[in-house]
Amino acid sequence: MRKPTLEEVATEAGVSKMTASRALRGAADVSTETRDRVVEAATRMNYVGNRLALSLSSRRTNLVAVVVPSMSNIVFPEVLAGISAGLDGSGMQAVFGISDYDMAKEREIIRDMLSWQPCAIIVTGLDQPEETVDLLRHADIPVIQLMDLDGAPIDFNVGLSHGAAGEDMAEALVAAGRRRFGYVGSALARDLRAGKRKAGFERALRAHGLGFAEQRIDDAFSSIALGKQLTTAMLAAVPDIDCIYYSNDDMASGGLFACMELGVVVPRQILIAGFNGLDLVNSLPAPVATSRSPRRAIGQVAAQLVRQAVAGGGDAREKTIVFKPTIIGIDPSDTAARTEQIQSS
Amino acid sequence: MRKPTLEEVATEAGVSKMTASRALRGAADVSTETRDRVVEAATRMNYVGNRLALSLSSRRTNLVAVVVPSMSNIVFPEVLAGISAGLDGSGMQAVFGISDYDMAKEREIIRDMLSWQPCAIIVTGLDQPEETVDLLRHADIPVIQLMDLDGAPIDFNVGLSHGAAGEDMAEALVAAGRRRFGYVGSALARDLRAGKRKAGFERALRAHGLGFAEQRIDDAFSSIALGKQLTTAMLAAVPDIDCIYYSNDDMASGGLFACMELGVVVPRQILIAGFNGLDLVNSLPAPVATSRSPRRAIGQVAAQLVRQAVAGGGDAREKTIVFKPTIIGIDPSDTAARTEQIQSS
DNA sequence: ATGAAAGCGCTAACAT
DNA sequence: ATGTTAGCGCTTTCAT
Repeated sequence: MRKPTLEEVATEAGVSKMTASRALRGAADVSTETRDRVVEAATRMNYVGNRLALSLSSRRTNLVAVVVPSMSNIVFPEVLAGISAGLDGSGMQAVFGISDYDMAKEREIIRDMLSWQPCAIIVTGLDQPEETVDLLRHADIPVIQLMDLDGAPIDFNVGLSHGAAGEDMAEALVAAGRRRFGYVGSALARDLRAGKRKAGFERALRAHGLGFAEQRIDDAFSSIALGKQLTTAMLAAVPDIDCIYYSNDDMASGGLFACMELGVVVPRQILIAGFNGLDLVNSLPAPVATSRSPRRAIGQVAAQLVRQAVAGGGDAREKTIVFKPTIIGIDPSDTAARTEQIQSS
Repeated sequence: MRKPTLEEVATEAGVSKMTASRALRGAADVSTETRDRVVEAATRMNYVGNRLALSLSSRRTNLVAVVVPSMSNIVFPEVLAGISAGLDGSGMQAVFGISDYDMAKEREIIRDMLSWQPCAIIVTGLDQPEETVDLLRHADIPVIQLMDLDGAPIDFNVGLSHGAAGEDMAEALVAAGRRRFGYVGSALARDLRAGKRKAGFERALRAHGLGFAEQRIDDAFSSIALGKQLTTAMLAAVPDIDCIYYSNDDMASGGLFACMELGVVVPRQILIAGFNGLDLVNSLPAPVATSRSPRRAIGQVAAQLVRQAVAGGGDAREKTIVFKPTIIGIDPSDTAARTEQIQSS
């Protein structure tokens, strides 16, 4: 005696399948008495509707496919939480896939998810290979590309310019008096947005006649431990730099911990700059510069776009939502203090 | 011209629906020539199969429902990553829901997910209310409860005893010479596993004739910032404690940062103990004690159980998989150094 | 090796 | 307010 169908519930309540369907969906034109009888039967029989049949029949699904590259730092989980919260109450359900920053895997995940006939799909970044773009285009549903704005979107686009974020950070650091820069990063071949930030940062440095005095880039994925390790190595090789730009806040936090162990004073001797604006950075025992990216908000806005698009709100709305990260954690007077000290010594 | 169906692909290839179906699934008894023709047509038409129809017809789904309480620290994302990795290559697809530590919301999410007829469901914890347990029981699919072992499982159970984890940590800290304990935690009413750790810790302390000299518990969810704030307040009120147990590593890390700002030497003056064994803790500029919980492994083992259960591997296998966290970051000599210093002062 | 018929559990559209 | 018919797109089963 398992998995009662709508028909069985209907029979139990002494009505037709159709009436039972209406009653359970709370349709208007069902007598209160009938509805009560159906609902009672359904409850008693532990009836759970079958969405496969529902969606196949009605040609509507409440599934929103979401593909993110990673779950190994807090960034994408926060985006997912934003999406999930933004979808709350809409009756829609997010389905998540993790691509591990692998374009081929991403394509397979997308193909797989599309077979569930989602009503919208949310993917990370703008740099999918042509084949994947084809897949998305032919799906004939709203496509939302998250996080990045530097490229040509397929449909909707919510995020920020990582190139500009890199430039802005470089400008702010130069304005704060820093001149000898190092770069510590990882997995740039896969994390394209980190690469765009670095490129933007270098562009801005060049405009000031500057550049990276030293770089340490590893193939492994970013982590606090890796940031610490690479920073320790860099400081041994080039002790006279006054600022290090990191691929993200995890790496930067590791960098701070390396400095603390080596007795390097942050930010007086070396200013540490990351990207993301993690909770962690705000509590660190020394100021670390970072660009606050509104990860949760990006997810929520994406969910909002999905809701509007699915509700058929026409094409009048904005296709691209631009967020601009704010830079925090830079105090020019730290550099001033440093300069004075050097001059007096 | 959108969304071609199998029938259209078949017509295009000049065969019947059924042959096309077989060809695309790579069935044995289709001539190579026919298969090639069908596959070519499908590719050209951008055919994507409809899993709703497939699953409805075959009465099999590849969906695994997963409900976690939170995405606001790295713990559950790592579990999800483990599940996702463990499912890789099985053809199964995880569907995630976030309950925000809200039992009523969890029940609604589960109900919703069950309507997709998943082939298994993975939930967090053992303390679901009876109504939710009913729902899960009647779903007639493997139910896997994660993370916690302290309670009565519905079916499969993968995790660790949080009560024992708390006890073990207390024993280790007492053995290391600590005597005046503080507790800093948050959201204990919702995060039941943190509550179980605290209860276990207190049990062990009592067995030694000890207890918490001071507690700071907030309703907000755990974060580094909150750990820092509560610790600062606690140290102002009770400067003479020698150890603080935290609800988790995020809180503990914040506690360390508070100590560093106040000039309290960790672990000589105060030993800080958390729970989880986050990457963060291993890189911190001072030793922090913690219990390493194998989050990713728990997810992977859960996925493994799902695969076995769905493959119908009989009932011979283990229903409960026990993990035992290992404690790291405690060095008794730190306490010895501290004691000497106090005696000599 | 291929095809035809039946049906998965539900809803849309049209009765009554 | 309720029932009837048809069909969503696929697989299963049984023919051939």
